Amino acid sequence: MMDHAKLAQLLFPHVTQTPQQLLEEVFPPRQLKDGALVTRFAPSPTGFLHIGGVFTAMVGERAAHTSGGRVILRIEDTDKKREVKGGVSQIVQGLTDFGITFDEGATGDDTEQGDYAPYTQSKRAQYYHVFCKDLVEKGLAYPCFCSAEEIAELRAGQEEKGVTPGYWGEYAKCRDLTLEQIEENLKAGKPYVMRMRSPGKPGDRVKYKDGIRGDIEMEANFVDVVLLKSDGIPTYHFAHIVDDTLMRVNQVIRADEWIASVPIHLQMFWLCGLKAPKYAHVSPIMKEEDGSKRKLSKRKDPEAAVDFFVEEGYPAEAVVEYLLTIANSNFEDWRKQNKTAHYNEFPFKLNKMSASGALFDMMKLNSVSAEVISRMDNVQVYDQVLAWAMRFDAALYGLLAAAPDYAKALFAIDRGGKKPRKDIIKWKDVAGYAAYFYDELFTRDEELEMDKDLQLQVLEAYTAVMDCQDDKDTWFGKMKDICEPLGMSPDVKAYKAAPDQFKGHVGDVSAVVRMAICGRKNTPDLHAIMALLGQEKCLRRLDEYKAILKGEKPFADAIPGHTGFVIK
RNA sequence: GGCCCGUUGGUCAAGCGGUUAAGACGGCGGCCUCUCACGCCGCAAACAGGAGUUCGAUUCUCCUACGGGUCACCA
Repeated sequence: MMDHAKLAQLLFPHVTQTPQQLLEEVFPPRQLKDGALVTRFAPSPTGFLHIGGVFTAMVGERAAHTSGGRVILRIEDTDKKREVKGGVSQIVQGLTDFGITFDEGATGDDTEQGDYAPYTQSKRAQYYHVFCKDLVEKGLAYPCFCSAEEIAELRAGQEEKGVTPGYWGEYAKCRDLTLEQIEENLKAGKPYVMRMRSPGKPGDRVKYKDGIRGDIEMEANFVDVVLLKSDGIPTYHFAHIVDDTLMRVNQVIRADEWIASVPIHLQMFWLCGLKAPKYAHVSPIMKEEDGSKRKLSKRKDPEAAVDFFVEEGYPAEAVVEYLLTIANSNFEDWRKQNKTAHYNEFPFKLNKMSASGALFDMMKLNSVSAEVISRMDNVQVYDQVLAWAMRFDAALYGLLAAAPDYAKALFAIDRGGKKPRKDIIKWKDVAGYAAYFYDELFTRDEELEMDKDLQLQVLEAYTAVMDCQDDKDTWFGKMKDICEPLGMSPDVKAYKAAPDQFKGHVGDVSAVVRMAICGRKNTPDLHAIMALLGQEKCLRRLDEYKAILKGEKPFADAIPGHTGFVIK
């Protein structure tokens, strides 16, 4: 008869605490109102933040905060092989960039906050050992001295016989080692892992209710799963049981790849005499390729990494709002009803999450982002573009920083009304959007279909009357006044009624002026643009364009640094 | 292969036994209009397949197909 207490003492002589002490004295229950969810996001410190991770983290954060609960950032660094230096701070920074903040947990590579610390698994070894020792005392865990080779042999044999592979039942060789055998192995210095003695057998069933998928029933666990690896560090499974119990997490939210492990977890909680938390498994974000769905891949898909969105200049709130539309599809309706509210006011519901994996839709993100940016005022746009440019576009940054008021004014054009423009979808677009406001960025790479002589006549006429101080009506009146002498119609409708009688209409006049001044066919309100640019600069561009039309100046030479493209 | 999950228009998705099967993005057409955008109006576009249960199935059950996940001293 095995003396479990003696074995426990032999294995864990350094452990003096009991689970009860930990639960009662060190990590007492939280004082929260009924229904408050305590959740956590628990990444490995690989330094790589996946958009799916942001999604899962956001769901956990929303679930906690909309219920009056707490959200924890816990670092799962039990696999030293995958660890990356600075990985924690990268993740914290990435999450912070997206406005996801935690009440407790890691705040940097070596810093944490909160009453249930430490929040880094490598610093919690003693607690795992307390629970493991307790299991040994109860005869529910034992040391296993099998080598990797032995395990491989075991598996090969099982596969040959067609039985479920794994360390279980009669195949669990070390299950019934005597105390003497164990002592001998220990004395010989043989490495060992701690395994759970599973009470299950093939065919047993377990049920649980998933917060997202509803009732799920599957085969119960019967494998003697590893609790502590040979280095004394727990496996994910055991760390999950101990940490979530001690941190008083009551709602586990994690990726759906963990569903298959739920039977193991439920059994571990049961063996430890602990109450299991509620589970909600989030579906992964997928990617469409060659007609089929697959998980967004870190290797193949640049948009899998959050850095992609940061570098492209998608506002963080745009990405979060897009993610929210995937999480709770009624978010869009809510947003329509609450145009100015912060997304944190949206009543997020865990059980409204879809059980199937959503395809990442860049078009939709763009739409959401354009919408988000259109709601910003010019100062917000300026501030955010400036911050983005500081990191990713030195030239743009220089221009914006040198003349803040000018930049703010250009962002104010066609912005702020009830129907703001939506042509900036990410900050990377700004350099192109604002190019004609800066000689340094200005290019001419479009041309009009219109007859060059007619264009010249328009420009000559317009140059004579142009005044950037004009109010909009006066400004447009001058455009109209040019029409008739040139055989054009000041009235578009009249022109359309009888196109043969005119050489064009007032729209064509403004098109020429727009092309001369902005170098492109389409722009926001031309009057506002000219007013901002000022008389001197407008005149210069008019003259320059006239020279180009006359062939006196090659297209390419018109712009410093501009190459190629010459008007025919 | 075993076990689990999923499958409504191109995409995200409402729906939870009886509906003309929402809405959003995208597409197309139109209106507005000095261009573009915005906005507005409209159009095309879906219940994976097959058996049941039922007076009646998108909705419930089973099977098939397809997709995904998982079967480690990785998380």
